[in-house]
Amino acid sequence: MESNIIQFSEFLKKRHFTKSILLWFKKNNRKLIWREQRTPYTTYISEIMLQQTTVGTVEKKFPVFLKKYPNFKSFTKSSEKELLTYWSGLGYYRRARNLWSTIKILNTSYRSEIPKQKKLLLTLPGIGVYTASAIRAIGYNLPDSPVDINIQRVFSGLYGSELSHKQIEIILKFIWPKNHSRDFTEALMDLSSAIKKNNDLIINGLDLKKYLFSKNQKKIQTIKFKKVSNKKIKISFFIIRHKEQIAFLKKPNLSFFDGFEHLPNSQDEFSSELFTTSQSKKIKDIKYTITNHNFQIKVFEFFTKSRNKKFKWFDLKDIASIPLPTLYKKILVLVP
DNA sequence: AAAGCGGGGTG
DNA sequence: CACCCAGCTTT
Repeated sequence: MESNIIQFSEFLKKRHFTKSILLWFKKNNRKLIWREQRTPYTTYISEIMLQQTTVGTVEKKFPVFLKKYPNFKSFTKSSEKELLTYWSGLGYYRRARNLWSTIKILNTSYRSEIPKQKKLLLTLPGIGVYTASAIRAIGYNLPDSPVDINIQRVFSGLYGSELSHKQIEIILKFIWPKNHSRDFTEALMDLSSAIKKNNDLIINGLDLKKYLFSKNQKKIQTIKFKKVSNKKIKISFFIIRHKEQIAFLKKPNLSFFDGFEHLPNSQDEFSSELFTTSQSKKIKDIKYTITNHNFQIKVFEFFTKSRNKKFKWFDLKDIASIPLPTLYKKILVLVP
């Protein structure tokens, strides 16, 4: 089995795969905003944002984020809550909370720098095998070879059937340009992106499309395809208004959107009490899906005469500056 | 409705 | 290895 992998690696070497891809990359690299000022810091931020998140989404959020947080030290003037307002819309909010923890560690114990050593990187919250390698290869241009789903697809395609993470590491060790880790990593990412877009892609006589789609096409395209049934959750959210203020929960009861302010909802004790003591009207039904969960949501609006102290009250005009996930923003848009 | 996105963490 | 975690955009 592994002898095939060695043979394949030698084939790539004979075809000058590495050099060809680097040359192709020089002309065809994507002009991505986080590549403009490549530092270990910008690499770290962009790699965390790009975890399970599309390039297009990150392109919108990254510049605003970097203006607010231009370096590790800039976080000392901020708070986890404020960080979440800048992360809002990116999803997987655990990443933001891990980022806060990690940067706190870096500012107190690492002189506001991110370490180069893989062992140290792996101790930091939110940094796993891929991100640690990416920070080393892209941020520091050190000889390391991150393997993400794109790189896995490129080499599985070239090989003709799905390769394991370990097998790809063997291949990469064979062909890796030790002094050009940053370029080569980015080149492989861009290659994957180009393969999806272009009808033909011939690099130094190597017809990548032909290799990628001639054999076992279906198998390669379904790498990492997981079927998981969605859980249905019925829930109501309450917009409770008093004059120009809106009620939020003091103690969140939802396991989602950790760290954000939460709208009162039907999973709370007070729910039935609310309906008997106040006038309400249903203003909308919303279907909302996140990974493995389907929410069937009813939104109710209440106007109360008193400001119940069970809640935290925010002025309507301040809504934009408090940390809210996209769902709550969608709900609050309904407030005139 | 479903797919897909430059994974992390735990055992 | 397997399994769980848990947002948004685009198709």
